[in-house]
Amino acid sequence: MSKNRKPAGGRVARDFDPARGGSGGRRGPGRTGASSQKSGSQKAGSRSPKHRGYRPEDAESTKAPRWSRDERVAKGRSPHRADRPGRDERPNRDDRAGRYDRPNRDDRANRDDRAGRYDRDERAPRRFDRDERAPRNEGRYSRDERSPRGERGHGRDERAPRRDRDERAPRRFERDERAPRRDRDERAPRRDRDERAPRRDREFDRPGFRDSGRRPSTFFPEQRHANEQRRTHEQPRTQRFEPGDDVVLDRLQAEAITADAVDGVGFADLGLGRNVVDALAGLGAATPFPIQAATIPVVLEGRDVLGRGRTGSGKTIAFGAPTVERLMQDWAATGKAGGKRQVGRKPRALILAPTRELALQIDRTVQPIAQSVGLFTTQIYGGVPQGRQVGALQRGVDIVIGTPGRIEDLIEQGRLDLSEIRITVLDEADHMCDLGFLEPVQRILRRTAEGSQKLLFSATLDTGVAALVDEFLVDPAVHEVAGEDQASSTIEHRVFVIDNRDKRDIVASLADRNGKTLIFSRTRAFAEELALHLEDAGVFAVALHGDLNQAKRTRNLQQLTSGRVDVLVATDVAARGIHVDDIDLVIQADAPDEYKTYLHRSGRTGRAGREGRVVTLTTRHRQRRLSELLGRAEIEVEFEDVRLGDEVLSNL
DNA sequence: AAAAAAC
Repeated sequence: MSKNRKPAGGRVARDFDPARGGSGGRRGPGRTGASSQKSGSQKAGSRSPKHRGYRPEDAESTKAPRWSRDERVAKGRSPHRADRPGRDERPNRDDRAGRYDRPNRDDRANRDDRAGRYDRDERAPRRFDRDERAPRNEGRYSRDERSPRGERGHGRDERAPRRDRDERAPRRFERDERAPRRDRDERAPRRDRDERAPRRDREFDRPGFRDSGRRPSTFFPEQRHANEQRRTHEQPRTQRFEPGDDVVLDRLQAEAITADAVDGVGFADLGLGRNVVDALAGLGAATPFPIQAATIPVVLEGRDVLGRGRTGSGKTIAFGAPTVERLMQDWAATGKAGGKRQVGRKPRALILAPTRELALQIDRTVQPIAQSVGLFTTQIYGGVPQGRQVGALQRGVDIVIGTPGRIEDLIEQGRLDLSEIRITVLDEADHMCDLGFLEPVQRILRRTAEGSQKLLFSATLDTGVAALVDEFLVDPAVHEVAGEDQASSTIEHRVFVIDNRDKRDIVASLADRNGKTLIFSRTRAFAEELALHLEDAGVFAVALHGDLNQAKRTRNLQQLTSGRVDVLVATDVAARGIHVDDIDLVIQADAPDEYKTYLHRSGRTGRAGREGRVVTLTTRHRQRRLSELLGRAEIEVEFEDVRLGDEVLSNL
């Protein structure tokens, strides 16, 4: 009855890297109400004692819907739609029905009325509750999400609070997402010994920076040429961005490292200092993965690097650790003391990611590494008040991690100066070169120090990045891991050919299981709809897509990470980079249009060598298109005709 | 055509 309960045993150790958020505090046993909630919070608590720690008490006093939700799940509830369990689960929505006619403005007004304007400290937590979990609020959000005026509603929801929160809200977010940061913030800003002279740029000049010819460039001009002549397996194409145009670009010629080449090699052997090595160990990374072994020394040399390692192969540390090490060495070389915050110090490294969640996740990995040598990081991304971000920048930050929009925004506001950026990392670099991302990224890169080091990483790095490489990189070293073909993958792929009208029920049937399941939808609307449908079918699920406000996005992802919920329905916002431990099934409710998307979505499972399964749903008349896509992805799958009620759906 | 990314 109660679906998606966790197996009592809890899960196996999660080592591996990025999502600190993912690993730390998963509690094993089923969630049975407040107490388990609390332990669930520990993980979050470790990151933000305040936020999670508060939860239980607050929850009880305010009767947060979640608790009752969980209790219900624990008790098992009727899976029948007629019983509207989903409604029960989300009491807010219905309870708040009366509120439905109330304009948002009222909510807003309320908020203001309620929150003592002056007492920030008290207010923040309170507000937080309201925003993220109080019934009232949840109701409001829900309403927005479902109502036709949702779009406007969201905008209002996000914007309204922001206005008056600007000065204090930032902190809240911090608490929510990462504790360490707070410490940093609390460290008193040190004396301003800032002496970042332009000189430093030169001092930082990378040895070997100019010695091109070390390796024939894989890019110019042939690559540019290749870029313009994107080709498919079937036929050459000359037009870019044709709708539905999914093409395979040339793979980069790369130096390949073999897995056994890293046997017995430690991070210290790669040139990382002791503090960094210790920090990595603290993150669960005891010894380097191949892509890390391949790229870390080269990054430390100061070269531009293109790194290609399949999903879940440890790319974050591959660029994060050497970036920190380099900044630290630079610092030491210029006689600066580490560990002291210098007001107004400009950032020296920039890490760009395509989504906020990914930026956050990268920071969770990089921040502890940076902290180990006294460097500060900050996240700069949209959807949250900028006040805290700006505050951090003013206090001095060494590494900025964020998404393009807000970064450009702050640059234009004159609050972020990239002129001293010596290392820029583009995670999911090929995606950052897609339409819509490329130009902002280019503008941002142009703001960084001339000739500064650039690192481009992606599981699907191809010549699509030529636009950036041509302009910004010098004689890049290209590295990949040998033998990373699908045959060696730990992911099992299946394709079910279904009747479109059964899709939602089939998804529900597949998702009704033990273990974490990530479901992809092509549109936000369908993701939302599916999540609701799943709940109606008795499968506890949350959604993640761009129509949600950031608080909800963060929270819903966190719910999957923490194991509070086992099913997440997402758009492609979650396709790339997001690491959640132990997702053992990925369902593509809508097949992707691009083979790269297929690879990235699939890559949310089977991470760090674990087993994973991917089920892609398609319809009869889309079979061919999907099979071509799979061909480009070099994945061989037998298509299976599946009907609702088939055993394969329940016994996957 | 959709998704993401600023306010």
